[in-house]
Amino acid sequence: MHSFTEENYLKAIYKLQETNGEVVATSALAQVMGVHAPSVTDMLKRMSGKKLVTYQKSKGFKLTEKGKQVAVGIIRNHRLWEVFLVDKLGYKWDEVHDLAEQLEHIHSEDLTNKLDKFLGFPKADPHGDPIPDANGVLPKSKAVLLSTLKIEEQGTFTGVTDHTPAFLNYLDKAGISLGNTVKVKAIEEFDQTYTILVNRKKEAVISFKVANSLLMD
Amino acid sequence: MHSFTEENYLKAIYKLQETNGEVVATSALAQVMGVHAPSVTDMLKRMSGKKLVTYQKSKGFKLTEKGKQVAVGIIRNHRLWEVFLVDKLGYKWDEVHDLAEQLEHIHSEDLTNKLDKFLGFPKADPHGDPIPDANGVLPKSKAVLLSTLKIEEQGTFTGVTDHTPAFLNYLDKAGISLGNTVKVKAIEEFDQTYTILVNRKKEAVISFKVANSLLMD
DNA sequence: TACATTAATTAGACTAACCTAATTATATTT
DNA sequence: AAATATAATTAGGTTAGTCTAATTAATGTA
Repeated sequence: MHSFTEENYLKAIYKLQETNGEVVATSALAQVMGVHAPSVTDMLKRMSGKKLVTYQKSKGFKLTEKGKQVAVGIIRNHRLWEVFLVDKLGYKWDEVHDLAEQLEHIHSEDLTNKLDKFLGFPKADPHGDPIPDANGVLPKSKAVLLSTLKIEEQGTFTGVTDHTPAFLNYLDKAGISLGNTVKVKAIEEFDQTYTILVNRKKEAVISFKVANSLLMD
Repeated sequence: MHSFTEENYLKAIYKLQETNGEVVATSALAQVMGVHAPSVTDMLKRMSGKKLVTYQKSKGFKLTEKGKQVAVGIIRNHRLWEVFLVDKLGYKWDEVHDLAEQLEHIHSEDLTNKLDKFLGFPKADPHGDPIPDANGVLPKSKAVLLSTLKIEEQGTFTGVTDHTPAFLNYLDKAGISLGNTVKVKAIEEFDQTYTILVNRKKEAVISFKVANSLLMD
């Protein structure tokens, strides 16, 4: 089995590869892991010994197929537990991340699959992030940022790119929830403020920063 | 926060104190923890520094009030998760121990309490072991071993003292379940084999070893 | 291309939790 | 009470994961 630390490295590398391209830098990983660079070098050597990453000194590194599988498994756990916490225990979507960070490291494929079934095989977690299936297949979403839409275009709000409680709370306050229909009514040229129509009823004004963190199908 | 290892030591010490009296020996703890004696001495020094145990060299040791509270908290977690696994996910009572050993270390009082509520505030886990309440109060049961009952005496089967899957499986096969009424029909003098009547219907013959592992109210 | 800046690695140390081998303390037996 | 057996501790070592300080490699710019 892998240690929690290893698993957290794998998850972090996976996410960095997803957003910043195939090859990851020591410093980038150090930053997201909250450790100093030499610790990363050290850890990578061990992990490359276990064939979880390919690593050649000073050239960056990336996950092996094996490493990727472990990472996706953890992401599956994480997102299923988030659904459990929200749907079954009544947590709010901005409260579940830290708990899921603990629960994701429970080692049992069988438990994961039973949990999946208990939850009704959900497709996405409470933030709209897709849940990998039991084979580690993660559906590639074709969602786009609200900030790429033009005036009079519309879509369904299906995810966020900013998962901070502060942002999620803001959305709650603004009355914008997953599944809502959103139509762009106007874009202020000066500062790219968006005026949107939520669910064909409420009008709302949101900053570019917000529009740039909402995913639309 | 405490490490998983510390928590496991605390739990083990708690259980040893419960069964073998107030003061615990290094060797006993080493045995249940599956480590060698010097590791225990080592760990105890650290834990006594944190005021989790009182320790004076070569004299044995016991939990402080603080240590006891942590231990009971973990037992509460463990037993609640066991109920979850059996009641909600469909696990059998002989399958849940190892998973609960992982889940018990999730650190969140709030999660524990929400889980408790979700499960309907159960009083006991799937093996009949009582669940401490949110204040760490563990109801003192007055259950007795079936092996202490005389002929024609009866009671309700409410717990086991042997938690091994082998034993639990045996009970399943023998058709003896928690909550059943059990009456002693005969005790063979030669080898203390018990003939019992389960739920006023089925008769069964059980060894002394079995009779000595069943708790009756 | 040489120089400066930034990024990565090596060297050497620390802590928690473990180990084995050697030693000391306690308990038991004669 | 002395001798023996058992239990506990100390001494010294290991590994995973971290650190700081020093060094080397890669990158960007004059």
